[in-house]
Amino acid sequence: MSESTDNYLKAIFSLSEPNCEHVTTTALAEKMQTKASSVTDMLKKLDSRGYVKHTRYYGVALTAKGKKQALNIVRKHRLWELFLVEKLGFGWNEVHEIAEQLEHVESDALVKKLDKYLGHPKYDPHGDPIPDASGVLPSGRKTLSAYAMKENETYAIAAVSDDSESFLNHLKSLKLQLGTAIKLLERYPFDNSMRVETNHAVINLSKSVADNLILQKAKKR
Amino acid sequence: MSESTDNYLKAIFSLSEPNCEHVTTTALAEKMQTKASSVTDMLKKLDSRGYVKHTRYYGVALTAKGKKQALNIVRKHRLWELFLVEKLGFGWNEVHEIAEQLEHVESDALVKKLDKYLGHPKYDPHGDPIPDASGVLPSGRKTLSAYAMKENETYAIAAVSDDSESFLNHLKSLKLQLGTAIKLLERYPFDNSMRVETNHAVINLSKSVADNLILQKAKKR
DNA sequence: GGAAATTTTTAGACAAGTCTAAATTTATAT
DNA sequence: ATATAAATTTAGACTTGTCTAAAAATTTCC
Repeated sequence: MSESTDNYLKAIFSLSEPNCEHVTTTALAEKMQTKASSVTDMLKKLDSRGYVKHTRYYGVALTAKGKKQALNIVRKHRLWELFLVEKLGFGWNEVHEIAEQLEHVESDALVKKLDKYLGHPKYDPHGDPIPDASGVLPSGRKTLSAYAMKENETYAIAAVSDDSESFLNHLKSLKLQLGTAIKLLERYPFDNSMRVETNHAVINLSKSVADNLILQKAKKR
Repeated sequence: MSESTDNYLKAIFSLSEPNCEHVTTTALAEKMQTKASSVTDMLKKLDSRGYVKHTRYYGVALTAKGKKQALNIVRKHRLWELFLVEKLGFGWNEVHEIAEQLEHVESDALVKKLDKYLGHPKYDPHGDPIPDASGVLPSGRKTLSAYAMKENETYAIAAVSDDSESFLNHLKSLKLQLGTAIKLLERYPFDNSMRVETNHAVINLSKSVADNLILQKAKKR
């Protein structure tokens, strides 16, 4: 497997989440920043090697073998992201591009030691679950979009559903990060924005921000 | 710069050490595990890009630009090796291959943070010096081959001049590692072997082992 | 100094991954 | 239902890095 084929598998995986739907050529081309014709070429190759099932003019889906491979890359990506944030002190919005390179380093021993070094973590800095060595995702946390918060409940930011550079930077400027406590104060029906209280301040969240913030109920203590 | 071009620069650098001599096509082909014709092709490319000066039928030498690039890769390689040994707990004989991959990750920010995380180290786990961010090697330590040890002096292992898998494994089985204290007890002129005392035992060193062990005088305390 | 051996370079080919442009299939709209 | 639009695939080409086989330059050895 080359870096390129791995990247295709990862892209197919993320586009077919969560229900393993089939993925269209155009969607993949968009995701991979390449041309549809290049995607077709690659899908033929991946199909011939048994990583995907490609049906002409219809789309593509991962085989069990392809899914396993994709999960392994996701695992490495998320472990490296956590390493970069926890150990090297990067901001969670700076690590994606670097992890994109580190994930292609091939050494099972390395992944194993890295996982141990990080304390066998279950979630990466974006709150996304880290598959274990056999590709199993940690059992689900009960999460909800910030837009669905109830009043008089305290939540913690558990993940984001948009990990674009611009969104993550916006969160940074709002001083919101993984784990930040958050509490609903008031809703404004006019534009569906909301006023919330965080660890350090009272701020306003637009609906589009709230939609992409994933929370979990704070543990009582 | 691609991974391949970087590997050529690194190979030219290591073969032209320490005096920047010119390197022959065959020597490079040997080092790179490839054919002389492939080397010629690559040298033409590197020359046209200003990284080396290639003289037909004579050999190749790095330009200032090429040397800077080579030193940067060496820096990354040695920082990663140290990380793998110090932080992840690998043996010093296991890390070369992995560092060979990690060194190609492109991110100046990453190297900077890694260097800081490791405490701005000057030597890697094999005792080799780590160039700083501008390519400068740490000022030399006074070292000598173990074969040149004097009696009644204590030394510490500072480096190895052969970092082949087999030699490193041999050292491991002798329980010799970087920093191990060592003291000459007796020489055997017959085969030029020597009896030495280490931290934990008295062992025999053949001439070929002693030649490849680099020591420095132990600090008095 | 000149024939033979060695080293190095050239010429032509191949695999991986990508591209453009053209052809084909599927979807949409009256 | 059929014409048009959109998505997808094919065909042919290009780049990078590699290879083999043959040609050219250099070194070696009487």
